[in-house]
Amino acid sequence: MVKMSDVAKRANVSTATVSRVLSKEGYVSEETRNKVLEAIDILGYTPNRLASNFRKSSSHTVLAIIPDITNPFFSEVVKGLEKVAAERGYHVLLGDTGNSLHVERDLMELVREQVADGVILATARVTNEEIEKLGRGLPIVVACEYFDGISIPTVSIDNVVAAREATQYLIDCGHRRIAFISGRFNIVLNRDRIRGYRQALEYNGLHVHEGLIQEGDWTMESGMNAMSRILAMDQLPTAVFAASDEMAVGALKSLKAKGLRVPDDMSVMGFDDISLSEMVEPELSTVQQPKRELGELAIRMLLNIIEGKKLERTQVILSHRLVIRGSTAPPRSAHEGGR
Amino acid sequence: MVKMSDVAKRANVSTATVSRVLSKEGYVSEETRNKVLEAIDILGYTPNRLASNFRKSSSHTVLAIIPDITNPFFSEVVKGLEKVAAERGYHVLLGDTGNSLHVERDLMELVREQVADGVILATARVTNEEIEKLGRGLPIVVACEYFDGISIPTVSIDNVVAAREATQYLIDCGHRRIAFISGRFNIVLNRDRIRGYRQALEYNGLHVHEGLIQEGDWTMESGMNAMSRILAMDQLPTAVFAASDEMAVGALKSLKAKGLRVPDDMSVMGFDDISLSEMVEPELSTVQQPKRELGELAIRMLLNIIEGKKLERTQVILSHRLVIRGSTAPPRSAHEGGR
DNA sequence: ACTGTCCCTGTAATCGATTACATCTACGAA
DNA sequence: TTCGTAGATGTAATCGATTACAGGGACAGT
Repeated sequence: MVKMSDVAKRANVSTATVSRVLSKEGYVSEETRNKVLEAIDILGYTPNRLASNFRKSSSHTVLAIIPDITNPFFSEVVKGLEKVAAERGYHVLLGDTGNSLHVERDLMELVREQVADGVILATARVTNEEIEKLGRGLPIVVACEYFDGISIPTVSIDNVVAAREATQYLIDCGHRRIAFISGRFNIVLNRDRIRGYRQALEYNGLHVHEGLIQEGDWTMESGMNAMSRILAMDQLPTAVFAASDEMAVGALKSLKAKGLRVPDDMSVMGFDDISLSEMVEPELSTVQQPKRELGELAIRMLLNIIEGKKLERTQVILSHRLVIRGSTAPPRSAHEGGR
Repeated sequence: MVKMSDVAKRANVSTATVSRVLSKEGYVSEETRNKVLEAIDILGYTPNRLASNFRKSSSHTVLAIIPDITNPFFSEVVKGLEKVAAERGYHVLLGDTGNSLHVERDLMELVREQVADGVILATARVTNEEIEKLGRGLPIVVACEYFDGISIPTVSIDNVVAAREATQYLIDCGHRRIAFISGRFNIVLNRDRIRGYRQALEYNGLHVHEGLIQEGDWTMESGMNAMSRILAMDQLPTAVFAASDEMAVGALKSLKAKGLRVPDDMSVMGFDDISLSEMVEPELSTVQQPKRELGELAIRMLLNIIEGKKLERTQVILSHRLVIRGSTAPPRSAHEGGR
């Protein structure tokens, strides 16, 4: 491999000068610069970034820790990360934890080992306190989730309010018995959505039936299964609210399989607004999250921290939006003149 | 930051010994080992991987160059990559080119700069020759695509045969006029699928109507638009074959919007067998690709190259499988007694 | 003529871990 | 007793780029 000293020799200058040419810092005469550039060209020199990173002790790499890259929501967030990272000359190291707390912890080590300059943590499994401990000194931004009163920067929507509004919308439609297809109970953002769901019911004086809250794992299949369990109950709800669009699509599938019509027999509400939600029949009513922006903002904040800039705000809440499409409607009883 | 020399001092040994303890190579007495481990523990030492990587001139990182991470097919492939990489102690640097040839070229530079030890190139935009030139000396594996007679290792299915079989299946159902919703024409794997489609038609003495081949860009929306263009034609086909499930789902959407029924009025065949294809109504007939395995095998080969092991085979073709579900059926004319 | 400042360039230390090589001990075989 | 070897540890060079520091020339201001 050609190294800087080879270039220096060929151009009859010192490595310091070559370095100055490459970094465009410090003074170099036009003539010398040309000599150096010519030598680089002739020798086909490429700087060894490993050496450079080591010396500058910065890898220009950030680590994205996500539970599952095949989840379209996270894909979009990662896309946002990647875009801004590339713009600012950083690379993204992908860490797919497969929802494992253990893997999540292991990955965090990489920052201490200087493999990455900072971390984007999407939906943490580690506890609040653990993040704070790890975050002391390490550049870290939590994306998609909000931790109350944490000192670590976060970027997310307000999942409690969003879920509350979605549930309220169903109630306003006339639904009284509303099921909830949840993601894993141990995920904060999911718990927030459950909380919003509960709040809306309670606010309207409706009883929260624990049996109507069924756990899934964000996949379509789990949504399908959760819906099947709900449909096996004695008293059916007239609406289901799923904590993700994928699970809502699974629910749709299960309903069709049982011969129930959406929204006539059952309203279905999703969450995230992934592109799929407009493709299913009927189109899915859902809560829109600004996925790319979530990723873009999270990494902007992270890079600012890494580069020592001050953050204006450390807890950013982006706005969500209820998107009403064809999968929700008043319950049939309402049509038929119910109460 | 605590460094190795601090540990060495504290344990009253040399850095060489500490290094030997950490790397588990060379001789170290039990007693010394314990002293060192204790010192590491007390000081909270974490090795600086940047320094280590530099010295060993290996980053233990591979670069995955993919056109679009939000495409569920690639997400699955990347998931496979990530899994095996993690198992073998490597990291995956994500390079989402957004389908840009320019970005693709830039990313390749990273290997020359030693940021990554090797590259997985999923659906290359750069030419055959360019890859071969880059590949000389650089560990590189092309995933998902087959290049005839190239010296670079590839892992893929046989897209020509797969598309031919899928088309043949539609012909066997009785379809005579079959449209094709294509991905971008400049993508090799897509061209292979078009070729298979053509071969099947020609083999059966059917005319290839160029107007029935419509270009999309793999997204559901583009599939929807392509289908709309096809539906605007004078003489409608009785079946459509889409080069990806996502585009097929878009086609489904467009057909429903126009009030056409699948498969009664139009059969729809997809490609990839992403999980979504079982969720839409009707379920999508498609060509199954072993997505995870594609990723897993590709990275295994790459890591073997990096670690200097010999490859048994350099051009691996994994098997595909036709999956027939509800979106394909004989054309109505056939039902009605047509020849 | 002297001083200060701006350009330009080079020398050499430095980042932290790895490793080739040297040294020393202990022990068994001859 | 001597020699060979395995075991244990240390010394110091090394990877390649960056950068603090020094030095020298040119030129303007006084």
